Amino acid sequence: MAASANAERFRTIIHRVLSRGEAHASLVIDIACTIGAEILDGLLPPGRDLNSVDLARRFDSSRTPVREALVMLEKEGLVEIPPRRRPRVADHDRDEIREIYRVRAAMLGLCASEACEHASAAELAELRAIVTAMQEAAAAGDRDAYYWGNVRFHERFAELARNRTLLRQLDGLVLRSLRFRRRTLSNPERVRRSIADHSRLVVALEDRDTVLASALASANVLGALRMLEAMLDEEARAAAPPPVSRA
Amino acid sequence: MAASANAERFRTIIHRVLSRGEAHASLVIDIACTIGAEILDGLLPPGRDLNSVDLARRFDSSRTPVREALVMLEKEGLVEIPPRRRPRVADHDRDEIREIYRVRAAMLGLCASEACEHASAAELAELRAIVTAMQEAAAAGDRDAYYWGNVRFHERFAELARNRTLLRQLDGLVLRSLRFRRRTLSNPERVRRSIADHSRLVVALEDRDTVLASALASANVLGALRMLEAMLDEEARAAAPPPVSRA
DNA sequence: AAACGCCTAACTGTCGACACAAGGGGAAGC
DNA sequence: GCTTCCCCTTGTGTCGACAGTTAGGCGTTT
Repeated sequence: MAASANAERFRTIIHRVLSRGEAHASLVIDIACTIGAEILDGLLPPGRDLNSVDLARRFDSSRTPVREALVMLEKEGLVEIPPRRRPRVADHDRDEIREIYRVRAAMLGLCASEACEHASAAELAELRAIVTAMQEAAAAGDRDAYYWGNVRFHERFAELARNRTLLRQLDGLVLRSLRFRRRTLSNPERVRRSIADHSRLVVALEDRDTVLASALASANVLGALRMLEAMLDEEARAAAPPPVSRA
Repeated sequence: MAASANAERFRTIIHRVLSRGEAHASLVIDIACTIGAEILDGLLPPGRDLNSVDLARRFDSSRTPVREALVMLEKEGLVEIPPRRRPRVADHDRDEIREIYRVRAAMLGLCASEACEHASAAELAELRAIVTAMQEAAAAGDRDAYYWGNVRFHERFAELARNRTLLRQLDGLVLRSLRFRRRTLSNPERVRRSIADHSRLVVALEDRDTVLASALASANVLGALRMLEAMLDEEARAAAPPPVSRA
C-alpha cells in the first residue's frame, strides 16, 4: 500500500518532467513513467537489466514505444543504453552525486533570488503551510510524510521563480537525486536543520531578502550533500572491511 | 563554403551533447546531428515542418530512427513535437531567451568557482590563448572567427569545473542559445566589453579569485542578454511600425 | 583444473506495413 | 462572395519481422 502510494507520486513527478516540452504519445509516456517510478522507488536496483523484449511483453506493446521510453529515461539519467547492449538501470557514483547536488545548489540559489522578485503572498503562505506540515510529520516520526512534504516544498518553490527553463533543469536534477534524498532523512539532526533552513527561507522570501534566501536555498542542499556523503562513506566502510582483518 | 564549415562545427557540438550519456546507434545520432546543425545554422527557420516521411526519404532510412532523432532534438529544445501533429523547428519567445540566459549565467558562475579550484596552469594558458585569438579576430573584423573563438572558450571553460553534470546542463543551454549568440556579435561595443570580461576572467582564474571569477562569468552572459534584448526590441519596432505611421 | 575460444540463443537496430487522426480543398448552403 | 461541412490526402503512432551482434554456456586444449 505504502509502496503503491509512493509509486503513484513518483509517476506524477516523472510525468511532469517528461511531458514538459509538449506531451508525446501517451503510451510512450505511460511506459516511461511506470519504469521510471519503479527505478525511483528502488524496485529496480541500479544495474538491473531492462531489455526491450521483456518490457514490451509486460506492457503488451511492441518494442518501438518501449525503446522510445527508455531513450527518454536515459536523457533523465535513470537508464543507461550502451550501444548494441541491453539497457539497464543507471547508477551514480559518488562523484556524480556530488556534482548533481552542487549544480542543484547553484540553481536553487538562482531560484530563490528570482522567487524573491515574483512570489505572491498567497504562494508564500502555501510554502509556509508545507513547512508546518513537514514539522508535524517530523515530530510524529512519519518519515514518508516528511519526505513528500519536502518534495512538495521544492516543487512549489521551483515554480515561484516563474522561469520554465530553470524549472526544467531543476526537474532533470530532481529525478537524478530523488533516489538518494530519502536516505538523508534517517538522520534526525539533519531533519531538524533542514526544517530550520526551510522555515527561515520562507521568512527571507517574505522579506524579499534576495541574498539570504539564495544562500539558505543553496546551503540546505549542500548540507544534505554532506550528510549523504558521510552516509555513503559509512556504508562503504561497513560493506567492505576485508583488507587485512581476514588475512 | 563558409556555411559548410559552420555546419561541420555545429554538428560536432550537437554530437558531443547528444552522445554524452552513452552514445546510441550512430544512424540516429547522425540524423539528429544533421538536422540539429541545420537548425542552429538557420537553414531551417523556426516553425519549419519536419515531417518524418520526408526526412526518412532524405536520409534514406525508415521513419523509426528519424523519429528517435527528433525526440532527442526535442529534449534539447531545438524541435517541437505536438502529439499527432507534425514536428517542427522550435521557436523561443523573448521570455524563454531571458530565462535561458539567466540560468546560464548562474551555471557559469558556479562553473567559474569550481574552475578556480581545479584548473591547471596549462589549461588557463590555453584559455588565454583563445582570448588572444578572439581579440585578433575582433580587430580584423572577422566575425566568424570571433564567434567560434567565443564558442571554443566556453567549451574549454566548462570543462575546467571538472563537473560532468554541470557540463551536460550547460551544453543543453548552449544548444538553445547558440542560435542567438551570433547576433550579439554585430555590436562592436558589446564585443569589446565581452573581450574585456573574458580577459579579466582568465586573470581571476589564475589568481584563484573565486568571487570575482564567478561574478565576471555571470556578468558577461547577462551583458549579452541585455544586448540581445535591445536588439530584439529594435527588430520588433522595425518589423511592425504600422499603428499610426502609415495611416 | 583452469583458460580459451566457439556456438547458440536471445536481443538490438532498422524496416515496411497498417489503422487512425489531422488538415486542406472542394462542394454545398446562405 | 463568404462560410460550413465533408471527404480525401497525407502523416503519425504502433506493430511484427528480419538481419546483425552480443552474452555466456559448452566443449576443447593445455
